[in-house]
Amino acid sequence: MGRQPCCDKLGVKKGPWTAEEDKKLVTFILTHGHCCWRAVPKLAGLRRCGKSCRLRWTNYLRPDLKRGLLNEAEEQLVIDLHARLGNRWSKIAARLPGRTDNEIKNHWNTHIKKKLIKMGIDPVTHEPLKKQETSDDKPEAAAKFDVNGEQEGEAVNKSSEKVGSMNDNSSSQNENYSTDESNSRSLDPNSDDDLLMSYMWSETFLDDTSWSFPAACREIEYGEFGRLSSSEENSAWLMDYQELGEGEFGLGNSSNEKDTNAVLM
DNA sequence: AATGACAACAACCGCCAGTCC
DNA sequence: GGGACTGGCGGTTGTTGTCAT
Repeated sequence: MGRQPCCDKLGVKKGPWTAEEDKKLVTFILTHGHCCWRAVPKLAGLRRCGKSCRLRWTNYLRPDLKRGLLNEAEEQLVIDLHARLGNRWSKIAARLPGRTDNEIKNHWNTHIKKKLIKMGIDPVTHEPLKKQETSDDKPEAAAKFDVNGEQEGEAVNKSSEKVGSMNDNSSSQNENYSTDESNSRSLDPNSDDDLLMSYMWSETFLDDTSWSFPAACREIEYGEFGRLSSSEENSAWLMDYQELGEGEFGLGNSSNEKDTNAVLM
């Protein structure tokens, strides 16, 4: 017995995706949808595992994704959510539109975790680390979940303000990481990847200026396969957010901010 | 200039839950 | 009810780029 592997291991390519593969996958999904991921590679002419196709699509090729590092507000939100939800990256990602669980997980492991440790906060429990573990840190400041060393309330308020507008201009992310030299790679608008993506989307799918991915997929996914349309998938985070209480994470209007802060304490 | 160490991120792997038959 | 199958999740690894020496 035993379950069938997700793909035929023989002849399946691994490793980084090429531009050609990306284009094939995007073209296929946008024209046919993904009836079942297992069938996608075969139908799309890819020598890839279906799972790999799904990951590539959800983590990298989806048109509604933001690119680049998380900005200050998003980072603060991730910390807040992690304190409440733990390593449930998909749940956290659901509350950050345009971000993927993988992206957030990576960002957590490479940036936030270190920041918290540096500040004397245990990234797992979000409690101050023991003194001996952080000899030259200041636990009293650390306990405030504040990445920037600001005062707690101020930080949360700032977070709230920024989250509300964080979809507006992802390019401003650079400003928040002026000290992070690694930024230049992923945020460089002239990077090969971005060029590729913009080419793919403009060349292949954006000819029609009224193009909207959710709309384009609605018939395919919803009609043919009874799946959620992407627009509905995109709004799933909002539904979750509403479940937890409007404005709970600083996404609500300013009148909720007081309560928001209370919740976050 | 070479190279080793480190950082960042993309991708893979194994497991699990849900669904179908 | 239970096996087969799929999609999703979280942990981990591999690859690539950058920095320091």
